[in-house]
Amino acid sequence: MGRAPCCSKVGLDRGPWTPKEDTLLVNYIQTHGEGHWRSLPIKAGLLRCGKSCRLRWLNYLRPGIKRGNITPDEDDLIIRLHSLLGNRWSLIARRLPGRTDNEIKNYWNSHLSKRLKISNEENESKCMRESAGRKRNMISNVNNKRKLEKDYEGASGNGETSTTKTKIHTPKAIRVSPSSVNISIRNMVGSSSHTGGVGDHDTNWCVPDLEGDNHINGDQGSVSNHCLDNFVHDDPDDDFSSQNSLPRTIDNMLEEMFEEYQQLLNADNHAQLLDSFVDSLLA
DNA sequence: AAAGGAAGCAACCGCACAGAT
DNA sequence: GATCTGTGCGGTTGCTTCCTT
Repeated sequence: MGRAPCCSKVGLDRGPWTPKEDTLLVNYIQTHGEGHWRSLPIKAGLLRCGKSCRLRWLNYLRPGIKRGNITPDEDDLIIRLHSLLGNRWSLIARRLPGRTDNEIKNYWNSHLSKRLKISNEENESKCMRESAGRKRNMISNVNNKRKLEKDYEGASGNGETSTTKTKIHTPKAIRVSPSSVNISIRNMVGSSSHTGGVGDHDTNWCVPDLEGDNHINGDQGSVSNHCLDNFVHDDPDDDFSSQNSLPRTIDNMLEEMFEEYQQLLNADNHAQLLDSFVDSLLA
């Protein structure tokens, strides 16, 4: 037995919203506020499912929503965040003020996934051409034959291309309750030991390990807290109005994120650090 | 100009979780 | 502790628009 549907669909309107319906919904929410979506349609005089009202409000009618014209910076940020977080559209959307998870999801599915697919195919064909080129050199250069053969086998001997694939993290979807989201990474990053300021790369820090309660303590210190705070700014009131008041811009966020990401990648134990980094984002 | 296909996007659906009862 | 309700989320559908032939 599945759970009962959120509402009886009998007699309800479906499909695209009309301007009149939008007006009714906006007027009601402006007067009474958000919430109680199940009872909202009746009170607002709408023949809509509560979930439909919520979706319409969150994705289109809410103040501060930006529609269309995804900038190159946003585009780039979406790609990078997706490589870190996977299909966690709501998390990605929180890093893009004014954008909704639905819009980002649609944008990804209709634009970015195709573009990345083409890009990957081009990379693979490029690698194959490079491998073929090396092979030709091996044949023509008799003196270096052995050495080149060794190089070639080293580069592609196991059948894989030399393309470095970014690890995609696709953890289980978790819900962030209002009571739990207020934990900033600063709390997780060893507040007891951390006394340094912005950009302090020599501090000890600890993060929850993948198994749960245990902590990995270390002095790797590649993750500066100011950037992590940017990422894990998950206030329960992290709505667009508060987001819009944040001083950082997309440019700054992208720059800081990329910088930290590069630092992680350059570290000796980058795999462990990256996992911890992503886990901390998801916490 | 018309038809068919492709692409984009708004909306729906079902599941899962948190808090209330 | 069990059940119910409200909400959030990601996947999917289907309509509309654009493009190609």
